[in-house]
Amino acid sequence: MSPIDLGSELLNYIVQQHVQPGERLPSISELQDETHLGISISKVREQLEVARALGLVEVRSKTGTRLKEYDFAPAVRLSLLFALARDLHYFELFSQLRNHLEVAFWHEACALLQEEDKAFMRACIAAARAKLNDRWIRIPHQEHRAFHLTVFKRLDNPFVTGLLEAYWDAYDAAELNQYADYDYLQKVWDYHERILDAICAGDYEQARQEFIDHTRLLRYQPRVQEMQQKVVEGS
Amino acid sequence: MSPIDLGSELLNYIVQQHVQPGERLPSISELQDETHLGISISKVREQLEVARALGLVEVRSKTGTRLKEYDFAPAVRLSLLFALARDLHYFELFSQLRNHLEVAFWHEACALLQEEDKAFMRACIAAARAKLNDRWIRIPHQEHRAFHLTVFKRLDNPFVTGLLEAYWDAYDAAELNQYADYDYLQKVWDYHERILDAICAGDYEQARQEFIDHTRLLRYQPRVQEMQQKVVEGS
DNA sequence: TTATACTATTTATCTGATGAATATACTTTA
DNA sequence: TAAAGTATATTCATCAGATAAATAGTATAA
Repeated sequence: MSPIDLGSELLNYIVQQHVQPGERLPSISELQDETHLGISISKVREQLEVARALGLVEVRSKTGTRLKEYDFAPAVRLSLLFALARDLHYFELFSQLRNHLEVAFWHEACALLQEEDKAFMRACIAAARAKLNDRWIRIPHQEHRAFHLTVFKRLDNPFVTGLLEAYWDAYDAAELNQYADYDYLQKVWDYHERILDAICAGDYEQARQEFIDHTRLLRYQPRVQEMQQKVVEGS
Repeated sequence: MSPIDLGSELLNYIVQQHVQPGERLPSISELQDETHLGISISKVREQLEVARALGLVEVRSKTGTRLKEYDFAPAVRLSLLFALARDLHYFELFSQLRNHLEVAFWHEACALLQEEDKAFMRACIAAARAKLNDRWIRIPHQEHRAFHLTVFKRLDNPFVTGLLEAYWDAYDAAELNQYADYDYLQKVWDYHERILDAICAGDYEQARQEFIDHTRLLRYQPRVQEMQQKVVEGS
């Protein structure tokens, strides 16, 4: 018996039965049964929907429900996106969290980086510059996201990773990148090149300083206000 | 029209209708109606359950559903508790996040503290010491939680606060405090006294160092292993 | 005025039915 | 024989309706 009550028959069942990631849960009609959860189908579906929204399980027709590998990001993303959808000013607050988080874990994360990671980050920069010089291709958002997430990948900490992933998802969903212009993006990727160079030289503190300077480039406030304007006009 | 799709008719409705915290949502049967969500009662209830699990709404008989003030903690807590219920080693990882987070925001947070906050923290220490000297009263967990949360209260950042609150909730739910002994707790509160003294003296860096030292006191690993033992034996 | 009982509204839970998706087994065909 | 298409049974997806439980507000009585 687990000492932690999750307030959900389904989640408690998963824990107590030691269901492993990838494993299949009983079908809904089986779960409903007295021998499993002992609650109605409606209740099972409500709890399944919560588990699905939190990214804990994947539910598909025929195959049934499968327990996923633990991921912190979906829960963060959903709560954060709701906040952002109601008021974009929350992005500024989450950005502060993100910036402080990256700065705090910086040295630890850099020390764990492998050669292949650095090569990948170098490739991100190259791909981003290529996109920048082709005016028909959209902003190199994926490269930006991949570059930063790679820095902290080796920490192997799902909570850190989850928060950072949710940040980029939110950045994407709120379409905050559509305001970036060419000059701004050029500066951004100059910074990234200096960050990576410093990391490769083993000067993590220099890299961190470049990162801090680079975050100062981001000026969400005017964009947020502009976005709010658009929302008001559109409704 | 909000540019952010939350993948839920209910959540999108709340955003688009600009429902304010404290306001009441239509009853379930009304929401079901074509003029509102246009989905069945079961579907409405599934989405309500998700919103409730995330702490976004409060749903009660007769009163109906009320939108709550935004709170990041419930989403974090639920995901974290599920992880912990399955494997206590996740606590160590979340602890790292918490420690780095507090260190990163330390100066900023301390600079915002008011006199009443410091007085409250002083009272926490006194209350904790009183409990420590009365062997019949349980471990001063509430005081410990209140002390740390107060430091970051004035940041007024729901994401920072939410993560820290979830940390303490998880600490509580996993009953990790039951392993603390008298000597350990004495040392802990000596640290807290030095932290507060340094803050009051305006030496935030000294306070931060005391905090960092104080986190080194915590040794979850043996307790976590012991806890896992108990779980295995109990099942 | 205050305490109690009643009533209407709303959520809570369950049951059953139908439609949609899909993995598996089977059949057909080159 | 092997590949492609088909059939079917299982499972999820969604809906509708019924009954029970909770409760805010109203009416009633001491």
